[in-house]
Amino acid sequence: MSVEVTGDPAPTGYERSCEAAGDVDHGRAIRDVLDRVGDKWSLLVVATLRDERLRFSELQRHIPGISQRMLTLTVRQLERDGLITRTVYAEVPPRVEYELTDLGGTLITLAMALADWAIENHPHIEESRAAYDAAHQR
Amino acid sequence: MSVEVTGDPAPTGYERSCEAAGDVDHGRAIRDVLDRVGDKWSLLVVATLRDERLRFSELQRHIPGISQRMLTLTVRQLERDGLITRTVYAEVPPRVEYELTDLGGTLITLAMALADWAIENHPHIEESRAAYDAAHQR
DNA sequence: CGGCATCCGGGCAGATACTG
DNA sequence: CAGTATCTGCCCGGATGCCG
Repeated sequence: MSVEVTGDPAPTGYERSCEAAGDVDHGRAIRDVLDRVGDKWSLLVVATLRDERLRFSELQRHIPGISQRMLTLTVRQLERDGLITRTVYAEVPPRVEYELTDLGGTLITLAMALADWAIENHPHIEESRAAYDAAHQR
Repeated sequence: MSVEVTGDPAPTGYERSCEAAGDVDHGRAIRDVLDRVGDKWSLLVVATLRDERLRFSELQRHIPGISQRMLTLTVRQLERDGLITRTVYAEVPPRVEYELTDLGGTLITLAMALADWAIENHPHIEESRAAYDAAHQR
């Protein structure tokens, strides 16, 4: 039952690594989602849209550090993945609003769990880092 | 109550964005954890160490796509964060074993929840992507 | 065996300028 | 207002070679 290397473009073996991570062949799903979740801005955008639909500029104002380009790319990705919807109003000046889909809503739960873990364990991590740095500094 | 920009190296505003994401000032914690979780290999290494302690080469064999360099950097990070332990045995040839800490164990739960979400919703995402691509192709 | 140092190539992300 | 286009710099990550 050796792992067959298919003719995929440029796997770098990462997909196969996901599969070997413990579960079955859901590696691609995990990798896909991880790539999105791991994205610097995606979760932030989703979180920002949690309880209000916002237009582009509002979104950008709610997420101080993001550039216009990155916001554009991020919302495109999220829209493509069905996590948010993009609604264009034929007005002048043009208005575009973004809203979380149901699927995006379910992701919030995960994000919150992650955030909770982060908040709860961050002191521990910081402490560990300090200890490590103290031990390894020269 | 303007946000104080401390003398940090290169914030790029990302930290402040996390803070604005909805919660309080736990932004740094969330960002830290997100950076680690979003890391391509970290979760994979943690998952691989879930129920067995492994030495370096074993770890590398369990994660096909990872390079020696990346594995080294990843385990260093994880060790620094207190998620895994690194034990060196003074033998010839040298032996180094990595094991999950309790903190790392709690992260597994999160990772599994994330994996479950990924597996459950991936078809939906793929479907959405296909529809999006079909609608936007030229 | 388990690293670390070095080099280097590709892709990501910021800044800027232009458009519907 | 809400993008797109282009250019550029920089960091990530692979490959290689050497050490304890």
